[in-house]
Formats: sequence, structure tokens, C-alpha cells
Amino acid sequence: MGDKRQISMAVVRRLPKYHRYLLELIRNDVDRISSKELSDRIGFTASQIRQDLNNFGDFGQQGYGYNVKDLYNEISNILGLHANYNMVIAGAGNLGQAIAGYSNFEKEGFRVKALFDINPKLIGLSIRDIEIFDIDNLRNYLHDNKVDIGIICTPRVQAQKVADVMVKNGITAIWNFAPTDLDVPRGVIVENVHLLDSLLTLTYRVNEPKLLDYINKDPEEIVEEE
Amino acid sequence: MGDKRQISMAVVRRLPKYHRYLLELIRNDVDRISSKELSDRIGFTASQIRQDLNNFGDFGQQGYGYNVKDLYNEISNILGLHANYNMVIAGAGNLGQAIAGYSNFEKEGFRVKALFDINPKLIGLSIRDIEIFDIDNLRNYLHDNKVDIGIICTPRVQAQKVADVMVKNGITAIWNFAPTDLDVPRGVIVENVHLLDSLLTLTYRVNEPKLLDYINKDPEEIVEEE
DNA sequence: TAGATTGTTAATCGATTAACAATC
DNA sequence: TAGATTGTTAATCGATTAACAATC
Repeated sequence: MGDKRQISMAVVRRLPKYHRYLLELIRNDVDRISSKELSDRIGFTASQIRQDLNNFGDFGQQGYGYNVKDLYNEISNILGLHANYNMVIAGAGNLGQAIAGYSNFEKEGFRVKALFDINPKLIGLSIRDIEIFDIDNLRNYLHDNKVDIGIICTPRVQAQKVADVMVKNGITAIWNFAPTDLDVPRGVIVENVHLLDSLLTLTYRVNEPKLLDYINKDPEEIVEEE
Repeated sequence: MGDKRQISMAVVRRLPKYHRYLLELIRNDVDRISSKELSDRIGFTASQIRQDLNNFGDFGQQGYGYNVKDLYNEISNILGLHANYNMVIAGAGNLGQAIAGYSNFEKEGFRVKALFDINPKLIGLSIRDIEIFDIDNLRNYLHDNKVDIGIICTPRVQAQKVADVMVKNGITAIWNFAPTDLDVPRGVIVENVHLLDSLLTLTYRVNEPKLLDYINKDPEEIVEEE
């Protein structure tokens, strides 16, 4: 019914960083902060900070700045952290187990309820009291339990199949760690964590100076021109 | 000595995806591909694909398109994958162990040589033949061994300290999984994987429709206007 | 040769930054 | 009140898309 003016992904990706820095300010007993001061810490321009925040409301006060605690709460709310989230993990290998055992998520209301794997050696074991089930039971599990987020930590070749099962059984939010892009229907939200992609941007940047030197030299052809 | 025309981060972040899709094409025995066809698969516009690639060279041929294998090799090279990389991991908890055991990296020439931790219970153990050392030995290890990439998987509070040790002992590329932004000197490259940030953008998008409805309503004030 | 498709310039679109009136 | 700082509009910058001549 509304205008639904969309928030750009560029803005959305900055929101968790605001959340993180505001928590840090609370830890340091800072009560209020101006966009200028926050800019110095977080590294975005003051102008950008004000623009970003004003997408969601008038959280500041002229002549004063922003109340740190209030702003933190506003952004928590914007990020959906007023609710708890039940999650399941497909793929109980190293990575799946690591995510299941990562305590930082629990503090924000994220709960891993079950792991699923294809490997008989893993099925039946528990990681931090979270049981590993047979992947064939994923379908039934999703039927019987309210699950908000499906996490995919399987190898590449199984990822799409798992995603299909999740989507068919009501999952609308997928956190994908498999090194492939998933094909899902409109309305299903996928957030990718492509670790190798991330590592390759690191090696790109390590090599960039040499690479650009090489490209800009281009020794053969240049001699002939004008 | 060169012009050093910089490649934008937007382009750099797309490079690993080209790499991934080209490997997929090789797997499917596709020999050549046009920007149009690649566009259909990868989801970037054909125009963008040609622009991106032309930052680095003339890899295509009019009327033909791109040779898949050649282009794959070119991009591998651009990403620095002609070399091998020695890596060490600080923090041998779940996440550190998962990364140490993640086989996808090895295929591309990445080798985890050692883990380091503060926990006496972990020190001396091995993960996939990779030994866990006392974090106090990190300094000496970096002195005695050629290490290209430092990986930080410690809790937030220890991350900066570990980064300082790495930087002081010659590391110029850091892959950071700790939920904090590192302060490093110019010339040191940091690639962050902020898992919670990623998860929060997912929950943001899950809640976005409700949130924007709420913001766009603004019931109180609107009544009074014009 | 005719058709296809690149490399590249120009046009458009969107995101960031600057500026400043409003106001606490 | 005077000073500080927001919210917001306008200007700038950069990235994406469109168009097309060059050429395989």
C-alpha cells in the first residue's frame, strides 16, 4: 500500500557497522555523539552518516547530536534484532560445526536448533548440545519446527539441492557458505559468504601494484604509435 | 613510474565471480563464450562484463567472444593465483580450525602452515597435520618462516594485538574474521569477513517490508499537513 | 562476404559529498 | 542568546548501461 522507497544495498551493508561501533561506544560509556565524531571513528563521512540514518527516521537533535543508546536501539530494531531467530545448518563439517559453536550469534538472538549431514559418522553426534541429524530428515524437521533461517555449509555440489528442500518447506532466508550461487524463487532472501571470493580479493590487492605496472607498460605496441 | 590508474573495488569484487563461473564453464566443456551469454549466466550486464575485462587487457575477439580457458587463466593470473601462499592462523577455536581444514583453499595454492592459540589445552594438538603453537611463538615463527597471509580468528579483544604482532613481523596481508576493524599501517592490506554483519544484513532484508511500511505510514504528523 | 561480437566512447543513473537553513 | 549540529537539498563524483564503429 505504501511508496516502498527502497533502501540501497550500499546503505544496508553499512548498518551492521553502525551497530558495532555504537555498541563499542556504549562499552566506553559514551552517552552522545555527533555525526562528525562518529565519522572520525567509523570512517564514513559525517554527511553520509546523517544521510544513512535519515533513511529510517530523525534520530538526532540539532546542536546535540545523537544519543548513543537510543541510536543503538533504533539500529538494532532496523536490523530486526527485536526478534529471535531459529536456524538450522545443512552440512556439519568443519565450517558448519564452527558456525554452530560460534557464541557471538547467540547474544543477538540467533539460535542454531539442529545440524544436518549426509555422513553416517556424524549423524547422531552433538555439537554444543545441538544434534546432527540425517539430511534426509531436513524436510520433516522443517515441517515440525519453526525455522527462520537456513544455513548452507555443504560442499558446492549439494548446495542447490539443499536450498530446494529448504525453500519447498517454508524457509525464506538462506545464509549460504557454499561456493556457488543459489537459484531461488522471488521472495526468498539469500545472503552469500563466499570465503574463497574474499580471499581472492585479498590476493588481488597484494598483486595489484605489479599487475598494473605490467599492464601500463605494454612495451611492444606503443613504439609504433605517433 | 606508471600512471597507476586504480581499479575500483566494485570491479575487484566481481573478479572472483568471473573466476568461479569460468571454471564452471570449463567443467561443462564450454570452449568459448560471448559477453551476452556470460551475462545470462552470471547476472552482470554484457556491457559491464566487457568493461570489467577491458581494465586488464583485450581478452576477446570480435565476432567470436572469449576463449573460456584463456580467459580463466588470465583472471587466475590477475587474482594472483600463479603463486602459492603460505598462511598462518591466529586463534585455533572452531572457526580457525574450520579454515585450517577447508580443502577448497588448497586447490588454489593456499597453505595453512601453522595455528596459534592462547589456550594451553589446544597448544600441541594438530588439525590435519597442522600444529597448534603457543601464540607467544607467533613472533618467532614469522621471523623464521616465509608467511604471506595472516589469518585472524581470535575473539574481538585480542584481534588488534595479534594484528600488531603480524604487522611488526612482516605480514602485509591480513584476512580478518574477528568482529572488529583493525588499525594497520598504510601498505598492509586487510580483508574482513564480518560474519555477524553478514547475518544482520540478512535479517534486515527479512524485516525490510514491515519496516518500510511502518516508516512510510508515520500516522501522527501527517494529519496536520496541508 | 555477412553476421557476430568486441573494445570503447558517450549517456545515464545512482551514490556520495557539500552546503546551509532550521533549530535545539 | 550564541554555538553546535542536525535534516535535507543541491552539486559532484563515480559506476553502470547504451550505443556503435572496428574487426574478426
